[in-house]
Amino acid sequence: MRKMGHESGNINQRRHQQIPLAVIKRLPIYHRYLSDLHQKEVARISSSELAAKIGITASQLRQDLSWFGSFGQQGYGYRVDELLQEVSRILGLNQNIGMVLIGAGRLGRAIIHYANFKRRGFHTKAIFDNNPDIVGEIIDEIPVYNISELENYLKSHAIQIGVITTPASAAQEVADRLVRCGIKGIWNFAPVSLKVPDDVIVEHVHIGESLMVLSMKLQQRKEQASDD
Amino acid sequence: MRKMGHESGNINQRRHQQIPLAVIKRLPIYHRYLSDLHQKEVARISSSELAAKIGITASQLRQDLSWFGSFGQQGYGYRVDELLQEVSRILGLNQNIGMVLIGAGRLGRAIIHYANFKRRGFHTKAIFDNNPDIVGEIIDEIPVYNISELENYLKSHAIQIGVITTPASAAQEVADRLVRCGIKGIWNFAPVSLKVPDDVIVEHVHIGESLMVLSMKLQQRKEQASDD
DNA sequence: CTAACATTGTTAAACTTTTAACAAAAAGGC
DNA sequence: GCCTTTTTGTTAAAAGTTTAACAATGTTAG
Repeated sequence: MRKMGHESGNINQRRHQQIPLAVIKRLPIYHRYLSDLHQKEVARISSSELAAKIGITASQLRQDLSWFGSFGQQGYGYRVDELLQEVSRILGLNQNIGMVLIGAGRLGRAIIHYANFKRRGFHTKAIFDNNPDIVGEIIDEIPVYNISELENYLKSHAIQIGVITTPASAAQEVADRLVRCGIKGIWNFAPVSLKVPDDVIVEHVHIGESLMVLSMKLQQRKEQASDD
Repeated sequence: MRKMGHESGNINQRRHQQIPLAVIKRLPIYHRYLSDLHQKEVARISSSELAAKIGITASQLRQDLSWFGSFGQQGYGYRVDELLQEVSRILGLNQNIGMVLIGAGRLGRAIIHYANFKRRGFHTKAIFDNNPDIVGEIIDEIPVYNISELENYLKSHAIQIGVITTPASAAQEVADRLVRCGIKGIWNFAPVSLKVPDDVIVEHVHIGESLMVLSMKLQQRKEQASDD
């Protein structure tokens, strides 16, 4: 059933090259559309159909997937459930990843609720804050501890990701403390560029930046319109 | 004082070409660092110093700026206040842009507070929601109206940007209604790809996608580590 | 079972973005 | 004032990304 390459053993020949960042960023989008299709009980889809839905070229979709293997069948297309599973695996979903969140303000609370992290295997195990009024609270079944407990907590619990939703002024110090405790992944919502060692990965969610980009694009349109 | 090109009238020769998206996305970062420097009362900076702070090459910084004009001086560098002002202008900041926000849940409330939108000229004028319990509330001096009032409100107020912080299921309908009222800019936090006409600009803040990218990068590191 | 069709994975070309190199020119020291 | 140093804006080369083209191959209908 599975394809056998006519040249021997070329499955995943590119595995050891670095996957382009551009490709990585598209995978979550593929995941979203495949989840949708799966939920609608669509069994199969061709690269051109899926690409059209997403708004990219079929060529790009096939090229992207080819970085990870051969998941389709000539003359048939892709099985939605199979491809969804592969993409999930590539993304590292459903692996029970432990997270802690630092900064229980409005943004922190919103993030805890947002989307279906839990369903995808991301579990927030503890929240930390420096405001004594909210320490001791339980938010969505997750306890809020004093920030001074951070190091102690991380020593005794398996946590892979730290989420920073503090004000900008506190973010770097929190990042430093997370790094010192061995955390290798930081999901940062504070509007500062964190300095961390090379072996730590920071994903920065650019909220303010994004509004500025929108503002600039609007501005450009206005200028173009008045030029013609 | 200002540079005169030795070839006649080549100031902003590229003005009518499309600015690359990659360049646009870096401008808010330049803005942030320049604001920092300005606040610290640094008067001048060279492209290499600034680039080093940001973590890019000096070449890229100069190339990016050259899309918009010549703001530096050979042998001296850039005046921080001047460059900050230019970048702000390019980004369309400080122009008193009116926004409405739809969806007064936790995320919506967090966004209203986040960062210094107001200081940069972005003013949220009204909030809309379909939950009668919160209609009538005042959040941060901004009134919450029933979503049914949306069209009426937009008819009588100058609004440039609509912010969508509704659940995914409601986002497309809200977007359609905003578009029908003539809104040209949408800042979308719901995890759906909105379909809008070509003359409307959507900026999507990819919260969930970003966590998946982090997860995937961590996964990759793990695989690399176990390979060696 | 065969032939026409559909669709993949891949190779190559086109395009975009980043980095390097350098002439031109202003700054700063002597 | 002149010479050395600094640093820009720009041109050219390198690297990365997207799109197009197509041989290989499984699917489907008759």
